[in-house]
Amino acid sequence: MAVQPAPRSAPTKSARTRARILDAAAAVFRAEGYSARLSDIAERAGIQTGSLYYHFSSREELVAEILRLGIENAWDHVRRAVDAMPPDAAPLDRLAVAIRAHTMAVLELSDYASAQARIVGQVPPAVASVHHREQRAYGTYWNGLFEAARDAGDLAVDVDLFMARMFAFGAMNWTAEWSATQRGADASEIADQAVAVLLQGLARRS
Amino acid sequence: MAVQPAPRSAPTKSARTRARILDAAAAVFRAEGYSARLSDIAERAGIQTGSLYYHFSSREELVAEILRLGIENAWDHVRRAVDAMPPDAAPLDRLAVAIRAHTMAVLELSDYASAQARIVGQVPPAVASVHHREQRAYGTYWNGLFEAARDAGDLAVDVDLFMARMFAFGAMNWTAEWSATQRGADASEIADQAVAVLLQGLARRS
DNA sequence: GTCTATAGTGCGATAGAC
DNA sequence: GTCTATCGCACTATAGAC
Repeated sequence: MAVQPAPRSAPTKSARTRARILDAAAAVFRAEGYSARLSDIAERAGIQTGSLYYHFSSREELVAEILRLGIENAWDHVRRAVDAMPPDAAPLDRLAVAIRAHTMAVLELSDYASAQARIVGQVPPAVASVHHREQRAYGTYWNGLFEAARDAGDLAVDVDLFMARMFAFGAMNWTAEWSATQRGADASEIADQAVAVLLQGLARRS
Repeated sequence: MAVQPAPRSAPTKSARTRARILDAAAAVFRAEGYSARLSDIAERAGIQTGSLYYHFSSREELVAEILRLGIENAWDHVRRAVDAMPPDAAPLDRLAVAIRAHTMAVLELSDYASAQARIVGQVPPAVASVHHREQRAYGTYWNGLFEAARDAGDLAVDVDLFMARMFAFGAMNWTAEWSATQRGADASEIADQAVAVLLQGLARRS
């Protein structure tokens, strides 16, 4: 309790370099995928490759931290958006806002969320299994959104909530791969379409 | 012209080994992702690592062939399923069958389709750019299915067909990642849910 | 065609000066 | 804390025997 945040006015030099490395790693992993080289990350952070090891003991530790921050970052964006809704908002509307917020986070609000979405399927098993716990926490949060909508009678009755969540994450996270090459596709529009397709489906409502 | 297919009755030894290598590579890439080692592939194919180079000039060439066959394999499955429908089947039903078939291919009908879905986002740019052409052909086929459904008035009017296709591929291909760890999730059931979520959406129809 | 042996190389990681 | 220098390894790729 009453833990003080690190004083913003005087972050140590170490903390600042560490932050630069993480920012660089997020940007590079986002662009290059998991196979990105540490030398590229170091260069972008403005240090030598060997100096990374003062801050992280291994490549895997750096990757793990990026994954963790990616979830945290997306989660923050989503929670903030959902919490900003009026208390009496319909659960289905909350779900729509969450889908929109997560997609926006993946697309442009955060290199961390993008990098996480892009490399989460590529990391070695040891890193993945630790990361699964963090994912599960975020997944539980989403499950709450789904359950609330279902309990309000807003969801189709035959939908399996776990699978639905996985389809949603697949669709949302895959945008990190194709949106870059798709000229003229603006993030906000993509997010709106994600909401429409996932909630309303492709078929015309009669 | 008049090129003969290799006689099925007497495939050369070379052709048989090549096929074994490809089968092994598909299985290993599916399980390990792009970072799988050539030595693992060789071992599974029952040869020494160096012997791979009699059949493929580089790792990239092998990867490229797996990607190509992955598309071909999924496409075959999908086309076969769609073509088996009665000529007067509704375009929306064709789309449903295609979604089901592609998902089944990714999940269990083919290591090639699974491997393609898993590693396509991880390959080096040179391989990716060649592969994009093959993907585009398959994408064009899918676009035809979408357009037919739209022209029949079966799709929601505000749906962007390109984005819809990308969301669908994201949701379907991502099943390759999570279905393995999901005990009790049978492929057929997952495919059915994919159809339901993508076409009907999560929200209850009023 | 496949094997054994090895060359080549890129990169993660460590050591020690400053 | 960061740099320079370098080690060591793992893996791709090649050479030549069989």
